Amino acid sequence: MAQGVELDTSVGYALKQAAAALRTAMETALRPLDLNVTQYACLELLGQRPGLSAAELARGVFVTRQSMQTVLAGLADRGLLARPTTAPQGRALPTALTPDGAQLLTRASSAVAAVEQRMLVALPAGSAGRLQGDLLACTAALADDRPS
Amino acid sequence: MAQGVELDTSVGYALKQAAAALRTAMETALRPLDLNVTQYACLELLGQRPGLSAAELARGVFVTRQSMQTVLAGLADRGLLARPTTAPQGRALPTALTPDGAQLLTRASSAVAAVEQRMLVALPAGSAGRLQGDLLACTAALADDRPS
DNA sequence: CTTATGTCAGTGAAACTGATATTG
DNA sequence: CCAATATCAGTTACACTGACATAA
Repeated sequence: MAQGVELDTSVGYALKQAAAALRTAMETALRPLDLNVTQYACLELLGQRPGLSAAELARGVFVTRQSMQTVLAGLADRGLLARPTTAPQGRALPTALTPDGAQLLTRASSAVAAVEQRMLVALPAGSAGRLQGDLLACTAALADDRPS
Repeated sequence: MAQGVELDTSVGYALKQAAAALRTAMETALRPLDLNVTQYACLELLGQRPGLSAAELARGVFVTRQSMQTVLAGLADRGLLARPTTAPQGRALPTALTPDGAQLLTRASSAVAAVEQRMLVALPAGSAGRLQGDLLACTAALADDRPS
């Protein structure tokens, strides 16, 4: 058992395909707003949880904090978010959206929601929630016994 | 409607997370064999469909044929696959695994299958097939009306 | 003439690792 | 001293676009 991988029946292959298709669709939807997926994820996270530090954002978007620095610098240069120049405590700089950033996020979020809708209409009614649950279970299972 | 994206209930976000976790797990599993995911996908495809040309492989793995050239050159340098120097017909060079390549593929395929197993045990019995079907439906829905 | 393929070359985006300073 | 953060700097993995030759 656990012999080989049959492409036609592999859940992993289907998952990779779906994620690639979603990413492509999101990139297409976000390009007019001059945002890539990571930048959007960053804005979305900040919109829902204002005041996150760069390190916390990095963990939420699954990149290193060094990479997040670059992302944040780019967004800040465009006036989409603001960070204090001095840390209120420790070294963490709480980041928040500017009005411009919040407005762009609204548009981006709409565009992404439309993509997600397009993806979900293909499913039988009521499947979306179960699909999400299954995906989260898969994520947890893969993350769990990583070290062993 | 299609208002915003709620991270906690977003299928897209869950999909991205699962795909990222899968990719990381696969990279970890394949690293001891000195293979990345694209290289593995290439070997797997060749194992199941020997004689594919570089352009056909590229389409199967979703990269450009130029990128595939680089991948194939690397694998050929390691003696994992062989290509004729002259085309039997047209310009296409049918590629096939060497014995070494076939042996490495066996090990890689096992490692990847184990990752997939680890991912799937988290699901209720019988869910895997439905999950795969849902994912393929999502892929199709996203790919369909891209151009319009 | 058109299409598909292989191939050479340059480019680019996006992440990474390493090292250092600062703060609690 | 230690842990977490920010940040500067260099690097690397990887796939991309462009251009051209060749074969059916």
